[in-house]
Amino acid sequence: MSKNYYLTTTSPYVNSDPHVGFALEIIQADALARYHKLMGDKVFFNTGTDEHGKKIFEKAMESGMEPQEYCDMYAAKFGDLKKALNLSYNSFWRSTEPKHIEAAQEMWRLVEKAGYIEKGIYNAKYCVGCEMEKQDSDLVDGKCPLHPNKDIEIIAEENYFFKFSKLGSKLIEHYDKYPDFVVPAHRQKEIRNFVESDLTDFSISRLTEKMPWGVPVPGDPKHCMYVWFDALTYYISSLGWPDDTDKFREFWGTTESPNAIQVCGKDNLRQQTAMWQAMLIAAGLPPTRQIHVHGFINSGGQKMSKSLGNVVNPLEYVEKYGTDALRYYLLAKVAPAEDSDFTKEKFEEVYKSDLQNGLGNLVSRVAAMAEKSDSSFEAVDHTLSTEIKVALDEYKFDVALSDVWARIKKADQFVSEKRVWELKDKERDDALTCLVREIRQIAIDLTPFMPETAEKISKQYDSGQISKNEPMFPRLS
RNA sequence: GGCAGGGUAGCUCAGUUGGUCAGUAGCACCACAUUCAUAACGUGGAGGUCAUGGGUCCGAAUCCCAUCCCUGCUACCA
Repeated sequence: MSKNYYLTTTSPYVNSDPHVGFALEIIQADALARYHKLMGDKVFFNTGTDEHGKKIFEKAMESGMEPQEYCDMYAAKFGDLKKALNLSYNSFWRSTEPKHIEAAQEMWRLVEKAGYIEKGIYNAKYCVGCEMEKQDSDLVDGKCPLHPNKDIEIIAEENYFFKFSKLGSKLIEHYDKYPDFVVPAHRQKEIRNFVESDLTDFSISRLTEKMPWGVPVPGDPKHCMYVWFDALTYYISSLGWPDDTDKFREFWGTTESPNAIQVCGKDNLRQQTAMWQAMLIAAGLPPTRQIHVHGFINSGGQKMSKSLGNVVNPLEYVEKYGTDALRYYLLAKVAPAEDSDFTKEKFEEVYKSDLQNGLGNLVSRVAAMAEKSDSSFEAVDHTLSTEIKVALDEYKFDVALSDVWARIKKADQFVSEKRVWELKDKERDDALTCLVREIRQIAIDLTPFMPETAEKISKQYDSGQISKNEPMFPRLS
C-alpha cells in the first residue's frame, strides 16, 4: 500500500568538511528513501545545512569572508555529496534560506503565544585568557584548561528561555504512545530517564550585539535565536511550513497520526527526541513519528581526530573504491545503531572478500556461462524480498545485506556442486535459469543499498541474451 | 558516584522466554580439490574453561549475588 514517507537527516553544521559520520547518516537515510520509493511510496527526503551561530560567525571572520559567503562555500561541499554518494534526496535545505528564517520566526511566535517562552538570566562563562565564552563541558574543575590560573568570569545576560521544564509529562505521553519512537530501544530508555529527571529551561537566544549571525527574534531585534531553536525548525520549514499546510499535513502528518521519520547520531539524541519534540508540542504541531539513532565511527579503536591523523575522508574512499563500495561498507559492516570501527585495512579486506570475490565474481562467472550457452533468459518480475523489508523496517541495514550475501554464497556453492560449467543442454539451461533468476533477485534487493551496482546487474541480466562485462569491482592494483 | 548497555573463537558478531546454546556464521589462517569466474569459487581443518568467583536448578553463555574491565548519559557541546 502506497503512502507518504517523510525522511530527514540532521543538518550538519558547516564549520568543517563532510565527515564520514555524516556520510553514514545520509547513506542510511538514502537506503531508507530508496526502499520506500521501491515500495511505491511518495517520498520526501530532506537534508541540508545548518548555517547560523557563533562558531560559524567566528570562522567566517577568521577566514576574512562574509558569513553568507562562507556558508555558501560549505553548503556547496555538502551539496557535492549528492553525486559522490549517489544520494536520492529531493530537498537540500539551508537554514539561511529566507523561507526558513520566516518559519523559524513563526515557530517562535507560536511557542511564545502558548506561553513557553520567557525572559531569564543566562550566565555565560567567559575566559579572560581565551577572550572567549566557554561551555561547562569545556571547563575542567570550573577552570579553562588552557588558562587554569585565571578565573572564569560569569557574565549575566538577559536571554529568552524555553520552558522545557513544563513539557516533560507531554514528552512522556508521546514516548508511552509510541514505544518505538526512538530506535534502538535502549536510546528511548535513555531519553526517557533524562526527561523524567528534573528538566531545566534552556536559553534560546543571544544578544545580537555579541552574535549577529542568527535569526532575529520576532519583535525584539536585540536578540538572535540561539542556533538550536532555528536549526530544529528546519525539519518542517523544508516542507514549506507554515505556508504549505497541505504538504505539511501530507508528509509531516497530524497530531493523531504523526508521519515523519528522522535519523540522527547518538550525540543528537536529546536535541531530536526531547527538545525538538517539546518545541513541536509547545507550538501545537505534530511530533515526529520515529527517530533512528545511529552510532559513531571510530578509526583504529579511537575517536577520529585531526591530531591523531586518523580522520576518514569519505570522498577519498569514493574516489579509490567507488561509491557503492563505500555505501556497502557503511551499511553492511557498520552496526546501524552502535559504534563501529573503520580502518583502511578492514575496508580493503571487505572490498576484496565481499565485493570482488563475492558479488563481483559471481555476477561474472554466471554471465560468462550464460554467454557461452547462447540461450536466452526471459526476464521475470522481481520484487524486494521479505527479509529485506523486515530488516529495513527495523533499520537493520547490516542484517539485510548479510542475508543477500548468504544467498551469494549459496549460488556459488550451487555452481560448484553442480559443476554447472560442464552441464549440457536442458540441464545446463535449467541450472542457469535458476542462477540468473537469483542474481536478478539480488540486484533488486541491492537497489536501496547499492543503486548503481544494482542497475548494472539488472541491465546486464535483463536483456535476455546475457554477455560478460568488465568487472564491477576490479582488483586493487 | 548514579542510571543504562556490554564483556562468546585472532577479528566482527549470532545465540528469542535456561534443556543439541557452544555457532555448517563471516573475515583471516592451514590443507585438499578445482578451473566456469576478477589467481576467484568449493570442501575439510584448526581456534573458545561463553570476563572472574560464587549461588539457584536435574540442567545456565542464558536467572541471582559479588568482583574486574569497556561504552553511553549525568543538560544549554550545531
